[in-house]
Amino acid sequence: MSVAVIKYHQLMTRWQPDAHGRLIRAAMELYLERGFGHTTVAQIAERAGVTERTFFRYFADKREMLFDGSERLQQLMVDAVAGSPADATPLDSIGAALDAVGSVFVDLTRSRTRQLIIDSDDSLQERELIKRDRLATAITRALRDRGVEEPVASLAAQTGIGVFHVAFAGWIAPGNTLGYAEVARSLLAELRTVTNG
Amino acid sequence: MSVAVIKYHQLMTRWQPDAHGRLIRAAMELYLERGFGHTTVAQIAERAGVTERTFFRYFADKREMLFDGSERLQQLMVDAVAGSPADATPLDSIGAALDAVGSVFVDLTRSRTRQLIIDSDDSLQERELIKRDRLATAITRALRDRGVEEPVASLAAQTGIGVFHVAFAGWIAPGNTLGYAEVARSLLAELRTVTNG
DNA sequence: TCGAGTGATGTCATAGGCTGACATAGCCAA
DNA sequence: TTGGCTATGTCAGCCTATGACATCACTCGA
Repeated sequence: MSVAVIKYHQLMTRWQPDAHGRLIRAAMELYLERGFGHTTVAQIAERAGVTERTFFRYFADKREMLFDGSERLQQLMVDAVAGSPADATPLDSIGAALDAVGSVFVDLTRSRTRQLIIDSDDSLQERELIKRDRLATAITRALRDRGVEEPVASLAAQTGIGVFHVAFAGWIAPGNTLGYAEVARSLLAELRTVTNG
Repeated sequence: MSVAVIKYHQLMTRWQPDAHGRLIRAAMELYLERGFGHTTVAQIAERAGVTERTFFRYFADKREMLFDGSERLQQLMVDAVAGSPADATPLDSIGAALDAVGSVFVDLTRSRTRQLIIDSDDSLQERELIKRDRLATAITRALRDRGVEEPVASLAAQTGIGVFHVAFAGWIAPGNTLGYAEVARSLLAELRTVTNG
């Protein structure tokens, strides 16, 4: 697209708006078309209509763009723990956190597509895992702020993130018809059974 | 060191032996001297007396060399699960796996040093996490091979790895005087308390 | 209305991680 | 001796990532 056309559309605005969104869309398309590993940042930037340098102004690296909503997810869970009743047990608080993210996991197709990409590349899995770990750390802190002592706080948080993960996997699994919240709740109940065995 | 000297030491053998070991030692030294992020592969290779290309023949990437024993660890845990009594509960099998790695975690100073390096760099933490995740997957499979159904197998494995991690952290924590196995056992007991609360 | 900022982007240069293709030279077995 | 095998070297090159500096539409106060 020529500069003239861009200016026409944008009414003399210097750049097209929403470079961030264009980059994410371009990347998703390319990752699906040719795979994450065979997509270069240059290609993403070109399709989004910006330079490579601009890409790195929006995202710390090539992987990070697939984890755009992770701060929000973390905040939701931390707030849920912080806001759970004063007499809630650690595991009750975890349950509240699991419930809280129900609003994020709604678009099943989108979640499946995204996971398909992540599962196709080791370095993306690494990134996903560190996000999960940071989540666990944040929840640990939230529990401690409520007065839960170590090592119970860590143990509960780690366990909670484990359930979170298994629940997510169950939700996007082919054939599943339940909502995320239902899967999570049933797994939390299952956990109690397992550890009491 | 000149080619002549090398040949002298090696009695006309073309290369010095144990390039693998030399690379690991060189890397550890440099990581401690100037930090992981400020060490280049070229520097490691030079100190080990090989070329950069040779480095990448021994290690998939710059991070991987810090996780050299991970296959062995995984094998120990999988074997322990597989070898646990037929009537053991999933959590009993997990306990057996935790016990089994006691022999690996003996040199406290070495473990602390290594962890210091890993904790100093995000990309190393990512690598550590994916190792842990592969461990969880392997244990899940081992449990299923014993007839444990999903989602119990996944749940037990995830939980077990969570305990494994917290136990390791507790073991290397400053001031701790217990052995790894003791820490792990006490945490497993603690877990039962937490999830029964 | 003009001129000084401001902010998003571009341009350029470069370090460093990683890979493929091919060359080399001791070793060993036939 | 010969020929294959193996560990390593050499070289060329792509891609990710970052720093330094330039550009230009926009904004706001004098």
